Amino acid sequence: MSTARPTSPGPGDEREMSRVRILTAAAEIAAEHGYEGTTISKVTKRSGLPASSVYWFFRDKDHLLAEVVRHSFEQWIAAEPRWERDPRDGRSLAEGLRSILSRSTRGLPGAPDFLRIGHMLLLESREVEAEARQYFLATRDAVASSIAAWFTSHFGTGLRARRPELAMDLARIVIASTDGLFLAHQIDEAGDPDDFITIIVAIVEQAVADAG
Amino acid sequence: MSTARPTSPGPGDEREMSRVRILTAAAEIAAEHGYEGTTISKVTKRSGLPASSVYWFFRDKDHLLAEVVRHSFEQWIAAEPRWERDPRDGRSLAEGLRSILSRSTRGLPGAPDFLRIGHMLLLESREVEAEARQYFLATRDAVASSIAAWFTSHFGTGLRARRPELAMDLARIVIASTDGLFLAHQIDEAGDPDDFITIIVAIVEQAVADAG
DNA sequence: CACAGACTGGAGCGATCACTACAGGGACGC
DNA sequence: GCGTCCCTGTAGTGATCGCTCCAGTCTGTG
Repeated sequence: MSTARPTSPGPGDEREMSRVRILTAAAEIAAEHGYEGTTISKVTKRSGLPASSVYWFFRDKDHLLAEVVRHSFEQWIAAEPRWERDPRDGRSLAEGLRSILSRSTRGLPGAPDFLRIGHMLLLESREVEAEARQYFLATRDAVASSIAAWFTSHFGTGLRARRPELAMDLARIVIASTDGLFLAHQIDEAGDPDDFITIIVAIVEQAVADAG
Repeated sequence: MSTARPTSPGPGDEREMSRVRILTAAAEIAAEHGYEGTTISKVTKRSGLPASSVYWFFRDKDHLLAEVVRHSFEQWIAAEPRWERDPRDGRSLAEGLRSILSRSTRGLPGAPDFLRIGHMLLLESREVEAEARQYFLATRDAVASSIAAWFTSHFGTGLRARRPELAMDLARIVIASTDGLFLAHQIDEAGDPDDFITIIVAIVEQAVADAG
């Protein structure tokens, strides 16, 4: 709220600051009240900027919400661990998976509103917001692909040839499990993420063992 | 729930018919547009009844939405399989679990809007709708308890004494997995539920084996 | 100091919001 | 027939919705 008086005029990024203030305010409101519950009036009150400024940066409410999804995702991937092979991640697939999931779930509570907004867009089935929803789905697919690639890189050539779809199946399981964990987290702060990691690792080991 | 039902079959049914028409229309709209996206105007258009009728049966929008949750849940449990020991469910825990989950996931696509609305209420964190949200959480707890009881009834006395919290942990896993599966189902009709069942059964077997 | 472009402030547009007042109308008991 | 009760239909309340218009105030450039 009480940030950045115009008394210290920075470079030309004053423009970007207002834009971001509107985007973050809209993201918080969208995460709390859903798509239709996000009103321009609420955005102006939380951001401290008038409606004319909102419409200066964004052509309409739909476009604003689409940019909110894009912006909150950019913040999310900045904190989210890469699904890439990391020397620190241990030697075996299970150790690596545990390491990467541990970093992932740790960031879940403090995560920005990306997942909340995304899940709402999935649940709310409207056609108008096609842009924001489409963008979230595309992002989701990209994450699934990188997780699948991570799995593939841990498979032997034999398994890779025998079960080419296994990596993507496992990726979908990881995502669905994360969704369930995230939703449970919306209810109470309890629920040990480590238990969930143990479970996911067990699933993957089981699946790979069955396939191998 | 409230007024004494007229025992005569005629007009009493018509009264209830109007009430149900409003409730089902509101449930569909809430499942599509979320809590704040559900407007009285939309309800009147879809139900074919005027706003005065809506306010004749429900004191305000909040109360209508709370009744929508209650009503959609009653329809849901009518179709949902009981988490009770059933002779048809096979002999082992794994077989019984597979049987009951199979019936459960089969009803998922055609399920009423109970889960959609409930998930939205979990994501939309407002205080106004406390009544509807509270009711969904209570229902969720009740389901978790009955699933946990089902698990306990399949445990030996030794395991029951050694890991008293195991049943509830497994119940939470089943619910979270179902949530993830449900959300994935909102994206595309694809995704084989049988694969998910296999996974959940594997988790449970693994957890029980570890504990036993 | 003048000028232009980039924002802000505020008033206000028509439409829709949740909600209400009230005059009926159809089914009943008498 | 008459009155009662339950529900519907119509019209309208003030508030808020998404959005626009435009004058005013900044900023950087010459």
